Amino acid sequence: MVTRKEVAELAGVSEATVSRVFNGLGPMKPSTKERVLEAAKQLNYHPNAIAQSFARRRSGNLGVVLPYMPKVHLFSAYYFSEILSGIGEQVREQGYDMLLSLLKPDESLDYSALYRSQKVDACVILGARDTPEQRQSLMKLQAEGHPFCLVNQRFEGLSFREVDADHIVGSYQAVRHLQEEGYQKIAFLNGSLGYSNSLDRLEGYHKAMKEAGLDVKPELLLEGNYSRKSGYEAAERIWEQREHVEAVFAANDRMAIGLMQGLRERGWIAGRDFAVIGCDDSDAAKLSDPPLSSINVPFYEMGKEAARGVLAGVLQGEAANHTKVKLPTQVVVRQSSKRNPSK
Amino acid sequence: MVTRKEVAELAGVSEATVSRVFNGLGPMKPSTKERVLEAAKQLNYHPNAIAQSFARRRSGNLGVVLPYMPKVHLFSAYYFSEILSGIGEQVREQGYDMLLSLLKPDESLDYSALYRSQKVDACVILGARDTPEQRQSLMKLQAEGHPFCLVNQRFEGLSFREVDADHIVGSYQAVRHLQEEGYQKIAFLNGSLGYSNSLDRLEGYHKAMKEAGLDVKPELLLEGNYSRKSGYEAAERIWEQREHVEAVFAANDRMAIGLMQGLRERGWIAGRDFAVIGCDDSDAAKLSDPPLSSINVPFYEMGKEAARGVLAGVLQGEAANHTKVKLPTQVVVRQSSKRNPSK
DNA sequence: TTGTAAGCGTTATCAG
DNA sequence: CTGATAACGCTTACAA
Repeated sequence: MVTRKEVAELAGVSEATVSRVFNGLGPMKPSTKERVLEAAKQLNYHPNAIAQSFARRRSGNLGVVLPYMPKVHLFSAYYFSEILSGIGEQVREQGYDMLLSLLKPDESLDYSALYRSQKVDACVILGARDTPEQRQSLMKLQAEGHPFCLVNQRFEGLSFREVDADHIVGSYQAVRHLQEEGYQKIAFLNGSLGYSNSLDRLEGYHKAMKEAGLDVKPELLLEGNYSRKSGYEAAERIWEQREHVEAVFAANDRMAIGLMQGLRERGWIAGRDFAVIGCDDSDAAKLSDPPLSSINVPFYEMGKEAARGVLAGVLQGEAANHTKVKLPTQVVVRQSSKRNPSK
Repeated sequence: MVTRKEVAELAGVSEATVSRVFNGLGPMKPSTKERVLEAAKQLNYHPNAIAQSFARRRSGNLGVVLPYMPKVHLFSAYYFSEILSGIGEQVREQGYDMLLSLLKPDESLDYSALYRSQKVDACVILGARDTPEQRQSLMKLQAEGHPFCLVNQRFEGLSFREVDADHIVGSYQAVRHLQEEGYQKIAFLNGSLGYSNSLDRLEGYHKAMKEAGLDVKPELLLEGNYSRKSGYEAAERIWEQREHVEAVFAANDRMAIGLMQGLRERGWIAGRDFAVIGCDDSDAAKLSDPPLSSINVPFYEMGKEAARGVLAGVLQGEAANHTKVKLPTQVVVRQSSKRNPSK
């Protein structure tokens, strides 16, 4: 590998000058600069990133933390690829790289370990959940002064840097949409309350129902675990009280689709016999039959914003910053939530 | 940050000894080792990975290259997450990290750039396509002696390290399955021939048809681009010659699902009026209606094997290695390919 | 079995 | 504007 030294020799300058040229530092004679650049080109010199990291005492890496859950697929892979793309785009703009870290499920969740070896300067944490363990881990991170940004998860009572979609408004929109289509008996199939999203969605649901002067009967509140299967199983419970349900808002698309499948087996077709709207606007929403109405969540932008914020923090050497960003959602209407024909 | 020096002082040994302890090198008195470990623990010392990389002249990073195609979703996100998980598992075992690199579509595809800064020791390249540009780029990589492994893509006439699924056998199995279910008029909806997979699948299709003594009429060969939309559009062409088609093998699940949607609009239901089998056994196959039969491709294992092989190469400092690995596929039967009732 | 010391390729500070 | 030079934290001969 060709080093700075060789470039300096060829250009007839000191090594320091070569560095200055490559880092755009200090005033310098254009002719010198040119000579250096010329020599570098001729030798095909490229600075060694590892040596730079070493000298700068910054890795130039943004850690991206994903809970690794084989087969469980908490994320629609849609989420996954959009958010990574967003982070990737931003990181590139800032001259950083992404170091992917897949957490093993059994692993005692010690986020600090990621920073210990100093291979990342900051992290974006995806798919966190509100458990005592994780709270502890995150508080430790913060106490140690390690910059990080949570995506899609708040921790009630704790304040971290975070980027989220506005799930309260999103749910509100979803339920309003169903109401506007003429439905009143609206059930809510939520996901685990370990995710702050779920709480937010519940709040949005309540708000919309209340504003419309509609009762929220406890029987209308179901809980799944964000899997298709749990949606499928919820179909049975919905079916039992079919007199009292005209429409369902599901907290993600996978459950919505499972629900449609379950009800279809009983002869109820979404968009004909009842309405469904999901959440995430994932690929599957377009693939399902009938196509699923959903709440679009700007995952790409969320990833990008998370990376932008936390890297800006690093580069400014800020002590601690608890910036919170909430991005807007949008209703996407497809066939599954068509107007109630009986109204 | 606490450094080796401090540990050495506290333990009353030289810095070299501390390194030896942490690298498990050379014979050493157990008592010394213990003292060092004790000191390290007390100070909460952890070796600085960047400094290690610097001194070892190895980054400890495996680059993972993904063509970034917003919205196009070449990959089922299923593919994406499985394969990354496989790579992730393997790098962890070898003490490596994954550096994710999302290639922009417009970007002149220069793989060498990834190695130039020496931030990766090797790469796993996903989603490559057979274009003159990419051929050139890969040949350059090889000429420069940079280790890499292609996943899911061969280049006819060129020999690289590669891991693939056995798509020839996979397709053969798919078509055989349809035949065993009693179908004879079997169309093939392939993807772009820029992917070697597509060629392989075509070969498997031909083989199965030929062995069964069935003609392959050109009209039975359709080409999409692996998107749901292209499957949907293919439905029209299938419909036009519905007299001559009883079953369809689609080169991925997305197209298969699009096809089912398109034909459903014309009153043809998969698993009743015709049969479909897809390929990938992605999430969507389970979510579709009816559930889609498919060819399971061991993405996780492919990722793992690719990482294993290429890292083994790096660690042994091998000059060049063109190992080829082919992993087996499996038919997964669901409703969409049910037996032809008229037989 | 352990210590000494020469790198590794930069950045960054301080003179000049 | 440019050149010396001291870090940076570790690995790895080589010596003892």
